[in-house]
Amino acid sequence: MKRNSRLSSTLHILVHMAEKPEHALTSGQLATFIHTNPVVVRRTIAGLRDAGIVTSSRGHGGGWLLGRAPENISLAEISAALGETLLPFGTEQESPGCLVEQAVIAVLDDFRVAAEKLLAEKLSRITLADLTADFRRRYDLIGVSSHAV
Amino acid sequence: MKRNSRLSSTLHILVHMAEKPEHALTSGQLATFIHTNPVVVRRTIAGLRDAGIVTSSRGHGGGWLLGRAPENISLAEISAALGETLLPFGTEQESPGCLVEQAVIAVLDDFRVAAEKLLAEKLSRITLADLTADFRRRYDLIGVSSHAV
DNA sequence: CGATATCGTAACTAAATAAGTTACATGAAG
DNA sequence: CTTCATGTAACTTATTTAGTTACGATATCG
Repeated sequence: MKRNSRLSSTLHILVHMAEKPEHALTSGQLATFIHTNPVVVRRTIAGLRDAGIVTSSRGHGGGWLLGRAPENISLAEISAALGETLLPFGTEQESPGCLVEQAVIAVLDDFRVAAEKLLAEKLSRITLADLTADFRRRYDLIGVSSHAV
Repeated sequence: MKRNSRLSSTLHILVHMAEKPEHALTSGQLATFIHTNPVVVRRTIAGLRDAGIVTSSRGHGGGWLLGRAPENISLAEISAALGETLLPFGTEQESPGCLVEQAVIAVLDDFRVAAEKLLAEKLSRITLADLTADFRRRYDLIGVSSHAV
């Protein structure tokens, strides 16, 4: 699992889970999907559990399940549950009292707030169901083409 | 200079430069504004020079000047010249051949491209002149209030 | 011309961050 | 009561970026 790919890795995991509803997947299984190890998976998606996006159960036969239907899980929620920041730049004060810095931060922060709202809106319109649909489209396409060949 | 504050630090520097047109500022002077050292400044704003946003000259009396009027320098250009990414998440393939991953990346990348375009448009409408205007407003306000007191 | 000031850049060091790993306690199922 | 899972803390490793040192190139001044 590369740096800065927590969102895509998590989505990868969630699509696999959506493809096997009712069938709990262990962190070990999830880990192999994204080429990492179980502890990293548990740590990464712990926030999703707190947000009700997934559930986990211990012991024999335990593992991870989606907490609700893929149609009701938006990328905005997932991103937020991961604790990801949509915008990468900081707007913290470093020279208290410098009016130039205050002006810079004020303008930049206005932009940041507006931009984050905008992005969150866009992301809230994409659901896990959209991802699984896209996957199925690709899957069917491969099926057809290999049949043709 | 903190991590992830390259954009705000650079804007800070540029506003100071805009306040002293015709008067070249050395990397040492710029460095004190953002509490770092001259080499970091030179390295950070090297891209701005390549983009024509600033000019530099060597030797006695040398230093840095704005390359054009603040009205014609947008935050979009500055951000791009710094090599900053507007969105922090990666969409690189890690498991070639995995259809789930391909679907995830396809959807995420569509979002990323659209979002980056949107943010770039927003940033292109904010110019360095807007920042200096905001600074002057704050400056005048302080002047008035200290006069009143 | 020589002294001084400044950028340009390479090479190294230090600090911060995030992933990967190990270890073990907790809890559930057979 | 053994086995299989998660939960989590603690540690190690890898990567990135800022900071630093050093020095060459260049421009100005006297």
